[in-house]
Amino acid sequence: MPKVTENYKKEKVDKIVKATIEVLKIKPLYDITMLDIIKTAGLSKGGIYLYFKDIDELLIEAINRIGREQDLIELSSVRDDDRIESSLALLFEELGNYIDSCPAIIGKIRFELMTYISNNPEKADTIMSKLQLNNVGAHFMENVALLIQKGMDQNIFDKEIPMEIIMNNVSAYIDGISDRIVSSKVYGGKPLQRPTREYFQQFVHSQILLLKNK
Amino acid sequence: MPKVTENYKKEKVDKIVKATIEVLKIKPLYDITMLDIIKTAGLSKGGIYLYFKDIDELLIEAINRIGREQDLIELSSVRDDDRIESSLALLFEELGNYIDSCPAIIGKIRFELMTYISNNPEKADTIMSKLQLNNVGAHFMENVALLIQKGMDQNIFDKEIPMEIIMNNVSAYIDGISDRIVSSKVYGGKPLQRPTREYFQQFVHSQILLLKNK
Amino acid sequence: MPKVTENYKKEKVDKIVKATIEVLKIKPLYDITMLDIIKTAGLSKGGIYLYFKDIDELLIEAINRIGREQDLIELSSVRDDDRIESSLALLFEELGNYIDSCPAIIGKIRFELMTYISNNPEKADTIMSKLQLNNVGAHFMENVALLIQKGMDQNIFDKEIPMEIIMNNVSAYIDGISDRIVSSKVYGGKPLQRPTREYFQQFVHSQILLLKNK
Amino acid sequence: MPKVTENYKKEKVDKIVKATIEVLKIKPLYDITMLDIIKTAGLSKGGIYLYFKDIDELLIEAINRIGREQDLIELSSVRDDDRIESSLALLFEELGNYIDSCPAIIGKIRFELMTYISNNPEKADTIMSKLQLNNVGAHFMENVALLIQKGMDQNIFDKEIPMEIIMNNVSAYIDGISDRIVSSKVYGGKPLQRPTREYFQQFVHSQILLLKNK
DNA sequence: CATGAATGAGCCTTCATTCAT
DNA sequence: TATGAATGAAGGCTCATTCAT
Repeated sequence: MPKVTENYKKEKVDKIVKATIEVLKIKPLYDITMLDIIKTAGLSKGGIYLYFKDIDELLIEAINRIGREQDLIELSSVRDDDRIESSLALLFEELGNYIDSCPAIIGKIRFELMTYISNNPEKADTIMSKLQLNNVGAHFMENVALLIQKGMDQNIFDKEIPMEIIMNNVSAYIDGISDRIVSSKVYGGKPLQRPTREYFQQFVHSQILLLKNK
Repeated sequence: MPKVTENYKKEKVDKIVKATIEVLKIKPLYDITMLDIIKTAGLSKGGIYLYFKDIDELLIEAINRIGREQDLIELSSVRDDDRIESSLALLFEELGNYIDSCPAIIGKIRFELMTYISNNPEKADTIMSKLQLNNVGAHFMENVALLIQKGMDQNIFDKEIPMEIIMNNVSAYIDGISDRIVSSKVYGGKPLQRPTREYFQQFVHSQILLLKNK
Repeated sequence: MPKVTENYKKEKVDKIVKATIEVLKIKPLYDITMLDIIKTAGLSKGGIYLYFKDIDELLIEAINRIGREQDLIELSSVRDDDRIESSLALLFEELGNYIDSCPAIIGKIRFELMTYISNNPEKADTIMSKLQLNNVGAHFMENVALLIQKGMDQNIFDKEIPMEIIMNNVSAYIDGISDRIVSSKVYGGKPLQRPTREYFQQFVHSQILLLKNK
Repeated sequence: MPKVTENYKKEKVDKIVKATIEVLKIKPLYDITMLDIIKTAGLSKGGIYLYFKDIDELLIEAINRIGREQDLIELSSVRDDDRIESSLALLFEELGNYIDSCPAIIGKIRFELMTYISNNPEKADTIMSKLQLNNVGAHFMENVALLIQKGMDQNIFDKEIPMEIIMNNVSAYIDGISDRIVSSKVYGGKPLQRPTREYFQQFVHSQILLLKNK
C-alpha cells in the first residue's frame, strides 16, 4: 500500500490508541502486552511499530488521550462577586457530577500508574513528564484554595487552622471518594448508594463552611 | 508421628510466608517471582510447591498474614461513661498514631491488590473472600458509628444527615489520607508535613463535632 | 525512448551504490540494513528492489565499485633502465604513500568481506568472482616480482631462495601492515607511530635488498 | 533432575562450550544465535541460561577455551648461553610449526572479533577484558625483542634502525602470514604451498639476521 | 520429602521483502 | 515507475512449573 492520505495514518493511529484503551479497560497496565493490543487492533506483529516506537510510547499516548478527552469537561470558574459559601458549594457540586460522569478507566489508570512507575523507576521521569493527567483536579483545588483564603481574609472562616492542613484534608477526602468510585466501577467493589454530589454536600457543609468563625 | 510432621510443615509454611512478606515489602505485587521468594526463603525451586500449589495461593496467604498480624494492635474501646466529643477525638488520635506507626506494607498491599485482582477476575472471589485486611479499620469505623449514633440520639448531633453519608465520608477521608501516606512511604511521593494526628484533629473538629445541633 | 530510460536507470543505480558506499564507511558490513541505505539514498523502501534484487546484490556491487575506483590511482611503472635497487625502494615508497592515502574503507571491506562470505558459503563464488579488489596490489606485486627476478638473473640477488617464498613473504608483510592501518583507522586500534613509508624502508632494505649475493 | 554431581554440571558446560565452538567454526561470530548453539548442544531454549547468563558470556567462554587449549603449546624459552642467531631461527621455526598446527578457528576468531567488537563498542571493554587470547604471540614477541636488543647491545645487529620499526615489521609480517593461513583454512583461499616454517626461515634470515652490522 | 535441571510458552522488537495502490 | 504500509520470521531472554533422581 503506497502513499496514503494523512487521514489514513491518523485513523490508523486512532484505531490503535482506541484498541489500547480497550485493553486498558480490561487489563492492568503492567500486564498489557503488545500482542493484546495487536490482536485488539487487528494488526500484524510488526505493523504496530510503524505507528509507535515502543509499548511505552503507545501506553502513554493512550493514557494521555483518556486524560485529554476528560479535560474537555470544564469546571466553572469562580467569579469575584459570588458569595463564598455558595461558590464553594457549587464547585463541589460540579466536581461531584464530574466524577460521576468520569469513565471508570480514568481512575483505574490513576491507580495503576503509581505501581507501574514504582516498578520501573528508571522510566518514571520519561513517562511522568509525558503524561498530562489530572488537570481538572488541579483547577478545582486552586479554586477551592482561593475561596478559602478569601473567606479567611474576610474573617468568614477561622484563621487559626493552617491552610496546608485544610487543603490536604480536602484533597485526601476527594481522593478517597474517587478511589471508592473506581473501586466499585472497575474492580467490582460495593458502589456508593447516592450520587457523589450528595456526599460532597455533606462534606462541604460541615467540613468547610463550618470553618466559620464561631 | 503425625504431630511432629504437622509441626514441621507449619514451620516450613511459616518460613515461606515470612519470606514472601519480605519480598512484598520491596517489590510490587505483580512483579514478584517465585525466584524472589525462593531466594529469600532459602528454598529449592521445587520445594515451594510442596506447600503451596501455585504462586497465587502463596501471595494470598502472605497478604492475609499481614492483615492478621496487624490486627494484634488494638484501639481502645469506647466506654459508656466517656463524653462523646472527647471519645471521638481520642479515637481519631489513636487512629492517626496507628497509621503513622503502620508498616508501609499494609497500605502498599491494599493499593496493589486491587489491580492484581482485576487481572484475574476469576480469582477475585477466592482471593477476596480469603482476604481479611482492614480489621482495625472495621473496628474503628464501628466505634465511630456508635458514637455518632449516640450523639444523634442524645440530640448532640444533627439528626438530619443520613448516617450512611457521614460514615462513608469519614472512611473515604481516612482512605485518602492513608493512600497519601502509602504514596510517600512506598512510592516516593511527597510526604505529609505533620503527623497524621494533626490532620485528623482538624477533620474531626470541623467535620464531625460540628455536626452539633446549632 | 529506450536510451533516456537506460540513462535514468544508470543514474539511479549510481545513486544507490554511492549511498551504499557511504554506509559501508560507517557500519560493519554485516550490520548494514536496507533502511540504512534507503535513508542515505533518499529512496523509498520498495524502490530499491527495482534496481537490485536483494541486499546482497547491492552490497557486492558497492564493494566492486570501491575496488574499481581505487584502481584509478596508478603506481609508476618500472622502467628498464632504472637501477634495480632504487626501483624497488621507489616502488615501496610509493606503495607506502598510497596506503597512507587510501580511504579507510578499502581495508575495512577487505577485512569484513571475508567473514561475510563465510556466512553465505553458497554465495562465495558469486561474490568472489565478481569482486575485483586489490588491483593496485596486483600491479605492485607484479613489478616487485619483475625486479627481483631481474636482480636474480643479473646475479645481484641470491638465486637460491625460491621466488614463491619471497613473493609470499612480501605480500604477507604488506597485508600485515595494511591490516594494522585498517585496525587503527577503522576499528580504533593503536595507530602506527610513523608514516607507512618508513616501515617499508626498513623492510625493503633488510628483506629484499639484502637478498644480495654475499 | 535433582542435585547433580559437580561433574554433571561441568560436563554440561563443557558440552555447551563445545557446541558453541562447533558453531563458531561454521558461522561468523556476529551471526551466531542462541538457537544455533541450543540446537547443536541439544538443549531447550531456556536450558542454556542455566549455565550461561547471556550469549556474550557464552561466546567469550568459548573463545577463551579455544585460546586456552592452544596455549598449552609452549614455545621454548630463550636461554642465555644460546647464540643469538640460532635462537632467533629456532624461535621462528617453532612459531611456524605452531601456526601450522593451530586449528583454523583460532585465526577465524581473531579475525571476526575485531569487526564484532567494532559493532558493539559498548561491549568492547567487557568483552576484551574477559578475553585471554594471544598469549603465545605475546610470549613470542617478547623473546624476539629480547634477542634483537641483545644482538644490538653486542654490536651483532645494526643499532641504527629503531627497535619500534623492527618489532612492528616482524609482527605485521607474522599477522600477514597468519591471515593467509586463516584465509585458506577457513575461508577457502589459496593455501600456502609449503609449511609456514619455510617462509619464516627466509624472513628471519634476510629480515632479521641481516640486520647484522655490515 | 527435597532438589534443581529442564521445559517451553511468551515477551518485545527488528528487518528484508512483498504488493496494493 | 514509485511508494511505503504491511507482514511474519527470527532473535535474546524470563519464569512458573514439572519431574527424575
